[in-house]
Amino acid sequence: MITQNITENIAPDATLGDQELEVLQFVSHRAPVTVREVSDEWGVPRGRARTTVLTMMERLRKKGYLLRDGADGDGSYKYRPAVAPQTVLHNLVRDFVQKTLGGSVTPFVAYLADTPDGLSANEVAELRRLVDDMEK
Amino acid sequence: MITQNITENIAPDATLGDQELEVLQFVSHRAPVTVREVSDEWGVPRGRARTTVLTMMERLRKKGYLLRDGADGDGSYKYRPAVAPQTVLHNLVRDFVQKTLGGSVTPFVAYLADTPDGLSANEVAELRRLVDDMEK
DNA sequence: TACGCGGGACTAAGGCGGTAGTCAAGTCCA
DNA sequence: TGGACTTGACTACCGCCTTAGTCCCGCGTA
Repeated sequence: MITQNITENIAPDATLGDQELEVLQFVSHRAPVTVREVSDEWGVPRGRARTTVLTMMERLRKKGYLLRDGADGDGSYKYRPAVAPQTVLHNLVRDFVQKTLGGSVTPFVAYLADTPDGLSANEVAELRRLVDDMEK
Repeated sequence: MITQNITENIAPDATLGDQELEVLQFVSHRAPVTVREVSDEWGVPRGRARTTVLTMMERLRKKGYLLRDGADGDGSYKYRPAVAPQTVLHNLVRDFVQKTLGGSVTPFVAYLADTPDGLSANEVAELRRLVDDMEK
């Protein structure tokens, strides 16, 4: 492969489906967690079968987003994220900006401008710090 | 359909694949344009067959993103976007924020902070205006 | 008139994500 | 010890996106 992904040593590469992403984030905030727990707390409320959750978690593991620790005494595994949640989000945003927006964040800024209610006071403050830094 | 999309009267609803999005944007900036032209200028350089481009453009039309005007004398159609490019981008960003970021733009702000080179002077200026407006 | 060419319609195959059923193995309790 | 239950592995199916082949139609020309 010549088109090696530079960030491969930082975060997994393969794409994520919508549901996979939700599961990944659930696991990230709940780790270490078993399939049963994810199923009960995330899957069942959404009408997903246990095996569906299991399949998704195993796919996430194969893609490198999740890690699994040996049997928990009762034979089940504990899953945890392979990378920090912020890293996942960061890469998601990066990929979105690159792939969908063609590398420009202008549409994003325009979106923010059109959706004032979408920003919390903290976010506005963060943006201000950001702008101040950048203008220096 | 009970789960009617509120924005349907503003922009098409169905999801877009990566390639579809690229084609849509190409058509938007080149409209009115024929399949042959998109194929020659966008498809062939990327190794895509004419029929592949045709299929994508027809799918985009069925999804409501493209419109087609009657035969061009030589029997071919002229395609043009059904909505303004900015609208498409705006909805894309909105959906991304909702679906992927869970409605919070914090990860995006963090991304900006970690990627200072990703912002042009114009974008910084735009952000500044934005922040100024919001703090009022 | 018959043939080739350009154009759109139809059809299909492969990959992946979402969903879930089935099954084998291990555990626990009557 | 044997059945009930849990768990992970395997397999399958559907829908959608990507890609493209094939077909048919109309038009211009020999």
